[in-house]
Amino acid sequence: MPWLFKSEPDAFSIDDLKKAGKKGERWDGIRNYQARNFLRDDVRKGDDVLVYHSNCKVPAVVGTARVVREAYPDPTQFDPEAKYYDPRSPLDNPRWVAVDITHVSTLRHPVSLQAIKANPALADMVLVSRGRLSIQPVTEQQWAEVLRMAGNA
DNA sequence: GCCAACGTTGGC
DNA sequence: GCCAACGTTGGC
Repeated sequence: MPWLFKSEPDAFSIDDLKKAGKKGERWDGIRNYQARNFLRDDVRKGDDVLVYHSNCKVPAVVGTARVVREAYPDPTQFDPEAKYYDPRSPLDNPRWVAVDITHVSTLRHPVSLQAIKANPALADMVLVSRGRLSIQPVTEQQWAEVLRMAGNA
């Protein structure tokens, strides 16, 4: 199943992901139960990911990625120095998980939230209907349509 | 920077 | 288990 992962480009951008190379990078810091459940229960190795930049000048889908490692305990939850430290998460029953993803493409023409909202074919995207979820499922049709809009289909 | 939407916390 | 207070997300 395809997914959309959100990231603030100031913190971690598609360029940062590209720099990480083939090995990919850990997608951590997810601290929302619904997003966590998707990550833990449904995101599988080999799944395709739309990378979305949020909280920036032009919120947009900016690239694609692939899941290379399925859910494992997010180490930042146990690190008191980390931004996403969670003192309430038991060591023997970690509350939060991370996955690893690798860069696949950077879109020549990012598909803005504005363009997505303007496209009736994408009216059902979770991005539109439930804006704030940071890990969300995308249908095959939505995936194809977003890439078509990017000129990468 | 504002603020609406929505998630989480904690007293009762 | 309710719900008010509070915190966060994220578009604008």
